[in-house]
Amino acid sequence: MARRVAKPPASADLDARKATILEAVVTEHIDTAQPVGSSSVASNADLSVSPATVRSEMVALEREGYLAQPHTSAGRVPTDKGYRYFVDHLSDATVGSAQQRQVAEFFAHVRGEVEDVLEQTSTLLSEMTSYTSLVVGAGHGHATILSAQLVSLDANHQLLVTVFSDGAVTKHSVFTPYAILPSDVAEASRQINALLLGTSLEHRVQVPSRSDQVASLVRDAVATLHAESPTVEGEQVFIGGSSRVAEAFNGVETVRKVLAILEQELLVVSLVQDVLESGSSVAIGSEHGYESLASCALIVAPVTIDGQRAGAVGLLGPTRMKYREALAAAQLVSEQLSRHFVGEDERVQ
Amino acid sequence: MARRVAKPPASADLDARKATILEAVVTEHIDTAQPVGSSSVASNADLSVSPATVRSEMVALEREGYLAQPHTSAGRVPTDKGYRYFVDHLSDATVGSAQQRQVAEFFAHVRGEVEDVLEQTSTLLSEMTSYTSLVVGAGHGHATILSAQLVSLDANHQLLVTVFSDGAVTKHSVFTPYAILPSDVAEASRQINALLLGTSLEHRVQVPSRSDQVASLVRDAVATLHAESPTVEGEQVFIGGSSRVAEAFNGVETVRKVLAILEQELLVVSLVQDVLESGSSVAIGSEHGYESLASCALIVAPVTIDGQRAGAVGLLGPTRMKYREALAAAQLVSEQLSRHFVGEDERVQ
DNA sequence: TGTTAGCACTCGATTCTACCGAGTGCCAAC
DNA sequence: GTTGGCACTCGGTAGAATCGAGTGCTAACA
Repeated sequence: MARRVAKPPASADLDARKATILEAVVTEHIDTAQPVGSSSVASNADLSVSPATVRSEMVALEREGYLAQPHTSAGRVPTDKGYRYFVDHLSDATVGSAQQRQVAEFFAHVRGEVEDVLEQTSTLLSEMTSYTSLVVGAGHGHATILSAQLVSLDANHQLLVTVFSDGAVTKHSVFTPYAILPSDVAEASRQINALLLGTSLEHRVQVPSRSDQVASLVRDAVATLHAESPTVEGEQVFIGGSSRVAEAFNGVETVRKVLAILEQELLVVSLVQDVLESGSSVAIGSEHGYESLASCALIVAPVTIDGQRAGAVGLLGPTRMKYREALAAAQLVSEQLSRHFVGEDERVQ
Repeated sequence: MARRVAKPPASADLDARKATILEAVVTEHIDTAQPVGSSSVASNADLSVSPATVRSEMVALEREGYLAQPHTSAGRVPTDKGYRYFVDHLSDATVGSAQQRQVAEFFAHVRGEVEDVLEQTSTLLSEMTSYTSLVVGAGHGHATILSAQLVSLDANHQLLVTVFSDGAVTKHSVFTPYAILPSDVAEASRQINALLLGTSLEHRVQVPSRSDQVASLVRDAVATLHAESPTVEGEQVFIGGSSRVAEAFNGVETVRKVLAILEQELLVVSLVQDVLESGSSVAIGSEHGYESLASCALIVAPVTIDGQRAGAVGLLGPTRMKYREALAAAQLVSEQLSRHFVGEDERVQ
């Protein structure tokens, strides 16, 4: 349950009353999407002071960068810094029991390969929260190879099928300009398997350099496999509820920009990775470097298997998103997902 | 080059002048997104008649359902029927030479597995046209099995890796509540391979029902494989430029609906399939049954390998999309894609 | 009979004005 | 330090006036 973030960038704590006021402003603005005035803060938040007092505090909060005024004579709106303070001082929340049941139900009944589970999880998360969800599956860079077989499609096309210890399967076609005998393919397959068994993509094997046809096929096949970048490749992203983007923002242009980001898988992976590595579980507004996501907040939660980071789940919403609920949902789902993969045995039958 | 559609639903041909006027209205409205008035038609289209004459023709066109008036004293806007007529009488166009080079360039340099090629093709199509693209890869229901291997992840988890004649590879995990000896897995793998070799998912094999551990593992594995629906499974959809949806429509709600449709892969597959089977290459407005896509037009072009339908490419845009260019682009790309897969040998090396 | 010019009319879009009211900033009093 | 009072600001809304693109109709013309 250690979700707390290690990142408040030296934002000196506010005194209790300022904090209460800030929280009230953030909460109400998240709710209404409107600037919040001093009087509604004074009446809603349980501080028994007059609007005038609230006002003077708000001036201070604005000076310190937590609030902003769209224009004179409008209420206040939280800045990114304001949201940051709010999130950093959020009391931990748990998701409602109905949703807990929904998640339990889901994980009790999902079947299928890892990819299917992740895909469906992304849909689950998005439906729970009404935000766009990101589910990132780990790459298989450090998984060891359990099997590598060459299968002949025709005399010129072989397919290298590799099975990794984490259950991932990859295929790579290998083309030979000359026709190859089935027996030679079989022999190459044996050699490749012997060569690669137990290795990982991170630690590449040396291929003996003989010059017969079989050897050159072996070389080609292994080279093709190794051509994959071990870090990025195999990291899969599943995006759930991308249509939610259209609900979250009212400017069509903003929607377009956000969707454009989501289209680039690599970018999404590194975005999630960055936030994860920053030690925080939330990136607000411009905290992640992406201009186009300036009006977004991103929540992430790591998925771990045996203490190893094995992926992550994320939620993308507007900066005025419902942090408490979204954090709780991401937290719960990532935990359950982690548990799902280690505990698979017990539950299946 | 046989793109012409077999579908004009008994829309009696318009006389030459009406046709010219309709075309002018459609063209201008596609360009400007504004209602088109009689005077601009009279001056732009090369029919030497006065606006008054055009007006009376427009009244007729409206009565016949080709045009509509947003309100009295506004110009005319094409109806779905109007677009349909326009598309059905479109002179074939070819894409600009710059784009032709772009496509040739692309197909000369793409490398990688089928999936990668399709994915990149979807990006290409979307960038060429500024519309959202759909690329559907065929399922492997009728491909024969070239190899089926059982790989042991651990004593309780086996992975059935199946290679199909079309180069597709699937994996299915098989769980056994009891620990299985590596030698038994190997034996089961042999049996499975022997059993499935040369079969397809459409024609399922009978599994002998002995009751030892190996036999039951074989049974489980084959059952898991056969559990896939042969028709739908394996049909992959690649969507390129989904952010273009946000450009194409100005209502946020429309954008949301369209995105929601695109999220459902199965739905997209059957949508494309339906249009393809209707014999037409364009579905406009409500012609495809989907309420949420009422303001969309969908262009499809089949991808064939050896005369067999092997997939399709599509473009999704607003009903006022640039049909000529989009049709030409889809046409060109689908042809090149078809050629790419049969001609792969010659080009590599 | 088909075409055209002329003209009154319609109706959305734009602009302007007035005005309301939520909310502020400031100040004097408590 | 807190509060009530008060003048002030300024976005939003409503109504009126205006503009103009475009229509439908009619009467005249070829």
